[in-house]
Amino acid sequence: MGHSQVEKARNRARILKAAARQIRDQGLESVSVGGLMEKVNLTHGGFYGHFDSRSDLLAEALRQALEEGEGHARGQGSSADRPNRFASFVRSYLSRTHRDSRAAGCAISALVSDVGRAGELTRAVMSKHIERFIDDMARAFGEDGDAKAIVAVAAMIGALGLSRVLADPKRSDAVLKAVRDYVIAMKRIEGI
Amino acid sequence: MGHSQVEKARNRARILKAAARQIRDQGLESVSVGGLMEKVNLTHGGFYGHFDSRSDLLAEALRQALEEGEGHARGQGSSADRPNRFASFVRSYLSRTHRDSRAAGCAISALVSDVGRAGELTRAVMSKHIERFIDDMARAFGEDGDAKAIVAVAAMIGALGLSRVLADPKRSDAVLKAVRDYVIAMKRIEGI
DNA sequence: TGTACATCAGTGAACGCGCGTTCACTGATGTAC
DNA sequence: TGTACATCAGTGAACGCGCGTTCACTGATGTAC
Repeated sequence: MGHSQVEKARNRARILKAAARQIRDQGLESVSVGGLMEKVNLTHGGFYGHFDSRSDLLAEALRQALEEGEGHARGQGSSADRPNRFASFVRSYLSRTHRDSRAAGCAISALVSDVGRAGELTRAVMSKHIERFIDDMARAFGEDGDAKAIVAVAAMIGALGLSRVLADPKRSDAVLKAVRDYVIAMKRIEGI
Repeated sequence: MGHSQVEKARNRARILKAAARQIRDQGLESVSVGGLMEKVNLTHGGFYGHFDSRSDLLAEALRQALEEGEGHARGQGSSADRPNRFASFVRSYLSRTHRDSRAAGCAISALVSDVGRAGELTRAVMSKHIERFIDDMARAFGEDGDAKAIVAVAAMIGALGLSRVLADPKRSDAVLKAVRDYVIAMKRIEGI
């Protein structure tokens, strides 16, 4: 059990990563200092050597979750070849895998409702990522793509959220498929 | 200060209504027994004469919130004349007013993320309302309307959620407007 | 219609519990010589 | 390179607080005669 500065940085990263996973999986309010520290095999007292307070941790964890989620989404898309990048990203975003792995997925869809009722600072953090999401989509849609991109992003985030609520697996799958097909078609077809 | 049976029923309704408002405004976990009873000018002890437990109350409050939210949405639509019912409903759902009055608005959009991570029973309650929402839209779209309705509902719920997060009011308005225009156009235009 | 009594809606003190936060301590780390 | 000491990451007991829940109580309600 080392106590070096290197180890401290590593521990901070582990705490943050665990928190980022948990807020996506169970919501912002689900995180308790004691529970979180236990999860990374440390005692609760040590927490305040890394963060000023629980709410400070939550702010940083949200940032981390949003970045991880974005990386996840981008990573899937960029590994595919150029022409299919858009379609493969949409397919991956609206996949059953993504729906079923909230903890590792897009933090926007996992936390829209929660952040929507949070303070302005918290909302600003997520806003940046929403804008980036829309910009990426707009670029794929080509000129005059902003309005279409907004619709596509809203539909994708809404679909993922709904698919996680729907109790009937078939209906849940159907929602993912309908929006997947539609958004991919939105790019191919020019009119509206 | 009466204690009649009639008064009891009225008090139960008041507690439930206050809870339904609060969960939409601040989330399921925000409700505390003491705080809620204080809001309706009763003491916390009396709570257990109306509900078995806090979690029992939450289940009923979610049901109530979903029904109220639906009524709100339908009420707006049906007051308009027939041919414009669809467009006026969409306009009302994606209005700044609806965005800014979470406590009285659609419970699906206010609580998707929260319910998405809840147990199967809770999810089933909201699922019923999602299906009804989709069915209503599908009817408006005419034959083969199901897939289109799914896309429209996902986009509407996503848009409302995003508009509540976006810190820049102009961008928030723009998201509402883009999806509003698009969904209304989806009905007029036949091809996809 | 009027009285006597059982019922029961709401009160407020009390409970155990988990939480966020503080702090004196410990022992490994890393620096000064 | 080796020793002596200051630093500081992590420990775990302790704190005050708010929470959900229980319960003995009270006084108005509503029923039986």
